[in-house]
Amino acid sequence: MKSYLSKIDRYIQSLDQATLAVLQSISSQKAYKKGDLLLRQDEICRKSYVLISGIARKYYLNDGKEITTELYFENDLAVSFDSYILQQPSREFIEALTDITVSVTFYEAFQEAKAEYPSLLALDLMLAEYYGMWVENRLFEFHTMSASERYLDILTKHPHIVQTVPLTIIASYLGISLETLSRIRARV
Amino acid sequence: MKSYLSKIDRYIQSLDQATLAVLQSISSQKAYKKGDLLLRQDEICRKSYVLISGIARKYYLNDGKEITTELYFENDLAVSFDSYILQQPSREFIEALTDITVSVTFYEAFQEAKAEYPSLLALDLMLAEYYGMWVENRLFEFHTMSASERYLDILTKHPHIVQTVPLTIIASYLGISLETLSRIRARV
DNA sequence: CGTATTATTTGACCTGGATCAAATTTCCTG
DNA sequence: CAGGAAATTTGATCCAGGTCAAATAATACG
Repeated sequence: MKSYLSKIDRYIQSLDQATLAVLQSISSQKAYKKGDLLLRQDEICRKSYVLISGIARKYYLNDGKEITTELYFENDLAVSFDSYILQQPSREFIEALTDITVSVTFYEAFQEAKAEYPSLLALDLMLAEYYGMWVENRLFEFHTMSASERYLDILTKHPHIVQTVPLTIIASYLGISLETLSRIRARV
Repeated sequence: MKSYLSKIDRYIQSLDQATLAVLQSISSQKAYKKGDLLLRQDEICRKSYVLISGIARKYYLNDGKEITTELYFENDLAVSFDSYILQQPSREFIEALTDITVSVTFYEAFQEAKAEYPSLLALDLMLAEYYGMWVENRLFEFHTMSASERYLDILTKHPHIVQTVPLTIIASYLGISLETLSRIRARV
């Protein structure tokens, strides 16, 4: 599945100049400060963000508690999937966890570009497929791995995460309480 | 999200004759008996199935236990998502829970058709997006609803399910043990 | 620097759902 | 229709992880 990301990369590289130029023309760079919200609950997700630097997350509120659904690092694509696709209010927030810079692309502009360039349609398909596989895999991990296995797993994938992201957020991403995470860390 | 299914339907209706004819030409109808496997673990998912009648499911084995990941009813599209996309061995099985008839489309043929007809590429995108939203929502439900809430939810969506699908399978779909499901049913 | 605030750990206790085992009920199939 | 197999229920017990509360540790900032 990791391999699919490189396939997407290679595909982007292989696009002809005209298409790349269009992509360029509908994207712009922007900076956010730590704590800034790129998307709020109930807002419609009209933009997609590619992280150029820094860390961000997506989360929602479940009776007052924040549940982190995704962590974003360099090169990751950040959107509220269903809000973006259905262009309906989002249940999720997107928040900068550090100062970040992103490349922003408007939904409308990308829709128009896809209509004109089938190769961008194919790109969008790959991105949607990748996200689908990613979520499917996350669900799989919740069903087959214990809390501490999930913690160790994220540690191997992002060893630096513990230094940069508060444990509260990591715990909510792992689907466990802060206290349980703390005890897991004490054991390991 | 339900609305997206009708959008997909309408989109298919709106395709021109030539495109529909291509779709027709690469699909064929087939019947399976209750208990038949349409896809086995470790096989590559080279076909997609649309259920015309009957019920089917997708599941995987986790230390000997069957975990049902999806139930298919009329008009549902059945594939092992990652196996189909990456054309790599599947961790999931697809099984007919009753006698079924399906419309089968080969991966290769559909790939070729997409290359020729961008409108099919757009269709594939919608299907992938729908699946992504569906999985995302399933994950959301696991995080926010209790076992009995999930049971009541499936009852409202598929009231007939309890008569047709063994409780063992429903339990594994809900992510709980058969005994817990039985107790939930006793309470309600 | 010291102190206030926020993050993390530790302790005591609780609970939803799992597991193991046995009893019933339902459903085939000859 | 009987008898055995499969499905479902019921009972007893256990455990991962939650909750609530208090103690420490780490940071930030005047």
